[in-house]
Amino acid sequence: MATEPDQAPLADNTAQPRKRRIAHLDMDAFFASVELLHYPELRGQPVVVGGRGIDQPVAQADGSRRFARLRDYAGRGVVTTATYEARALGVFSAMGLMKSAQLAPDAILLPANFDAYRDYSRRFKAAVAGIAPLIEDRGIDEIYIDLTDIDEDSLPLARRIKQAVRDATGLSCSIGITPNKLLAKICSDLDKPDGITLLDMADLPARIWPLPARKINGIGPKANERLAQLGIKTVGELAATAPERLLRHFGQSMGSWLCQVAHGIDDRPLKTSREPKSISRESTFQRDLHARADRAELSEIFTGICLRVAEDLARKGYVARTIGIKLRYADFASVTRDITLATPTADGQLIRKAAGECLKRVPLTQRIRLLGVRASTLLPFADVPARQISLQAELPL
DNA sequence: TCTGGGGTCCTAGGACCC
DNA sequence: TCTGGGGTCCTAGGACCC
Repeated sequence: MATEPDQAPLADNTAQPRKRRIAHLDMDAFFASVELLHYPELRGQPVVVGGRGIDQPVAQADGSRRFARLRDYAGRGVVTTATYEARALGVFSAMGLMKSAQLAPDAILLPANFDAYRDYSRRFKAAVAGIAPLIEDRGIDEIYIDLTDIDEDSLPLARRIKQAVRDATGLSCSIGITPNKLLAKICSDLDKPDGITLLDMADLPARIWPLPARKINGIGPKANERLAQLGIKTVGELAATAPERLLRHFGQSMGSWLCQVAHGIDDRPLKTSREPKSISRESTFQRDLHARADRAELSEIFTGICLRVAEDLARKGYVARTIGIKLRYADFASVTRDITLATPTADGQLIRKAAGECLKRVPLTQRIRLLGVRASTLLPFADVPARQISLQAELPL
């Protein structure tokens, strides 16, 4: 028999639900900052992390190190992170390295060192968890933290968390504390680097409405452009737009979401754990390859990617029922194909075979710049009876 | 001188079943 | 003979994020 709410003990009835207090913590220029810990002589200089096959800095006879410069780079790499000094020159994440070399030819170029970043990532998250354990992982350099049940004012609490992160890593971060994830995410960015921004609903018109609509997590380049065509540039202008107009232009789902976020409304809970949905590997070639002229090379790369996906699945303990491929052509257009198997697998040969079937369904006249393989519809290996997992022997295709 | 690699979520049409 | 919905799975593409 279900307990009626009005039969609950009196104390539960009178207890005020606590006001939600959500933090977003974002590490400052994370990858670049980790590099500066290792190469402190670069502090204060424009430094860019990115690219592939960049040489590690070389130690000189006099004990100093010799660093690669952005101007010496040739290839298809992009900027992963730039120091604030490099950003001041117009260099930003995801920009092509060749283009950024035009803007900052003398900037130092360092290869990415993901093992180190993952290590520092674990350290800062553990440090925060020591103070506030309700954490949503949002990738290598940012987290949401639910502070609702912690009895400490926001400002000292934010300072304490930042100090714990600094003690654990030597790195700075920026924190926003607000009633929800949407606003916390916006606020962690308002006082970067090394900032703290506290905000509640009453601050919305003064602090949030003047911002570009693009600052809202989920409004990307396309949505921003569509809004601009309606004459909507700021969050405030979005809030002032008649809901019917947004529904008309963006549909029920997106339209009502836009109305909500413009008014700072966001009830999403923190996701403190999650299962992966897909595991994939992809590779952009040094030069565009042709299916026939470069068949042998492509085939070797393709097999290598499939085997890496298989390794990843095995290491993480999953089998996959769906195997897919992604191609990007020389003109940057991309296509995907996938196939769902009768029984899940983590076997490299079978993944290669299934991916090969997908490849047959794709036009191969144009040159190709990228090839990728994805495993999805994942199941934990431990949940699947052995006889229901496909191994090398047979493949129902 | 074009634009990495790892993901998530959403939409939409068709198949298929009830 | 004609005309239904609803639900789920599969596939393809696209927007967006870090």
